[in-house]
Amino acid sequence: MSIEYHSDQEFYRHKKIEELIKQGVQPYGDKYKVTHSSQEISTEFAALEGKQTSTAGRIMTKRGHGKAGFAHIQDSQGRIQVYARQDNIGENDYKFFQSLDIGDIIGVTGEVFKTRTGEITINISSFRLLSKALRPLPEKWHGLKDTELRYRQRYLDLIVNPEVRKVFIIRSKVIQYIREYLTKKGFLEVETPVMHNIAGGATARPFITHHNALDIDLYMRIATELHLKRLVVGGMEKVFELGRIFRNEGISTNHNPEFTTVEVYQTNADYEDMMKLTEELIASAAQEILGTTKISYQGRKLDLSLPWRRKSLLEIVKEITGVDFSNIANDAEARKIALQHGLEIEGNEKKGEITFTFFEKYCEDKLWDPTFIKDYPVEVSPLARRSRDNPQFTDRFETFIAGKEVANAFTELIDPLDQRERFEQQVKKRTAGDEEAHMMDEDFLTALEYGMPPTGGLGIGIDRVIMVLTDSPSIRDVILFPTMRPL
RNA sequence: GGGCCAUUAGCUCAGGCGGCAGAGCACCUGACUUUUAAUCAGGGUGUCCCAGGUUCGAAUCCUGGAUGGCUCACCA
Repeated sequence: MSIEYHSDQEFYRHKKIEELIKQGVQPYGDKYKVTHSSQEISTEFAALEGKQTSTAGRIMTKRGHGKAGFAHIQDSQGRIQVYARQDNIGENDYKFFQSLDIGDIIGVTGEVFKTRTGEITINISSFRLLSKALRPLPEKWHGLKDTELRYRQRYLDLIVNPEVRKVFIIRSKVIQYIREYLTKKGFLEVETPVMHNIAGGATARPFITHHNALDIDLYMRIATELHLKRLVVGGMEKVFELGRIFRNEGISTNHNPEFTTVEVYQTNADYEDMMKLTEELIASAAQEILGTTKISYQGRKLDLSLPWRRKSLLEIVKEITGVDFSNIANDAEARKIALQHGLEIEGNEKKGEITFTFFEKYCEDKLWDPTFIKDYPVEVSPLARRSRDNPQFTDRFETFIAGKEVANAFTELIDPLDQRERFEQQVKKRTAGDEEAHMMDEDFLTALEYGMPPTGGLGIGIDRVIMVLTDSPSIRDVILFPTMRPL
């Protein structure tokens, strides 16, 4: 067997393993009986001082002093210092201890004490090698900085950059909080298919996969919306799904091809109710998990306190660009305005689409403190109900925090005839080459034709919310294994 | 896809004008029984991202490519 060494350090570590095996020591051991975590030893020091304690972890630092030595071992809770003396463990074991490398995982047992300098430490009476590290860890002081390596080898990032662990602990807490919040309010959590015959519920290009036995192509879901609404038709009056969705799009600091959403549907509710739900959910999550709603993001203050600002799309566009689309009579006039503002147009855009483009291009990134932008043109909202006072608009809102879209919600369109017309409009765009336009979903229309109760629906982009709550500049910082090009 | 930038030791990074490949940590050898970025003495461990080109001579200059970051476009 030939082993390829990546460095001289690996060569030495392989040699040490051979030596250990020769001496009958198992370099990859059995479970160790742990009585306390590193953190428990610190917090319960008063009770533990002078008592025997067992803990286990990865060696992160090591300092030898002749016939005694110190090391820090790290577990999921933090670090604890250990102290080994030849007097206590004998010459053989002390030699073994000295031969351990940074990165090795060991179990230690000994008395807890405080050193001269006041650090809580375990005075080792016995220890065991649990797992030998063949590769050296990144540097102890600077950690691992190379972003590519951090994402590709997240385990190293987690070992040497403690703040990374904190981000993912917050992520876990946020998801748990959302689940508990909705469950307590009587929502039922469900799981719907990830592989779809028709990719619907959002404007996006899907990934395609193949089922061999059925010999059919399937789409990875781009939203959970249409299945959840089928469940509402089926009588699930309060329902939600937390899960991964997939969009075959570019990658950026705000986009990862697979990301996590929570979609919520509630009967006899409308988009106003969904606004309240959104702001309450996110603000209370911040209060509960971070202890405050006044946070900062990328060096700038960000106030999540209630209530959040509400503004109509037309208002914000007028405010920021000076263009009042309510005064624009038709599609042709809207296209003229677009040209004047330097937008590229094809010539068949509808007024609503241009209004929306104005918003996306000129307004979105200026919405810092949480803002609900409401009342979207019907052309860009094929699943939302028309507004009662103006059928060219829908009862829909999107939520923006720190310039990022974090939620999208509406009073659901439950009229199967209007829904069919909307799908037909989308199919036209699709036929004209728009790969993101919705597909016709007859099965969904059939469900609507059985009658769906008035319903409010909401989708939240979990990853972006977590970016905001953890002050992370890139979505890759809140996804453990972001999509990367293979090497 | 366009623009800008980066890629040098296991890690973090230096390397004006082209002239023997560098530092800190880590590692190896030795000393040291309460240290803590331990200390002291000694040791440089390398496909300078890859492939061409210019040149007596390329980490350095030129061309092409790879990967990543930022950004614009695309896209919620």
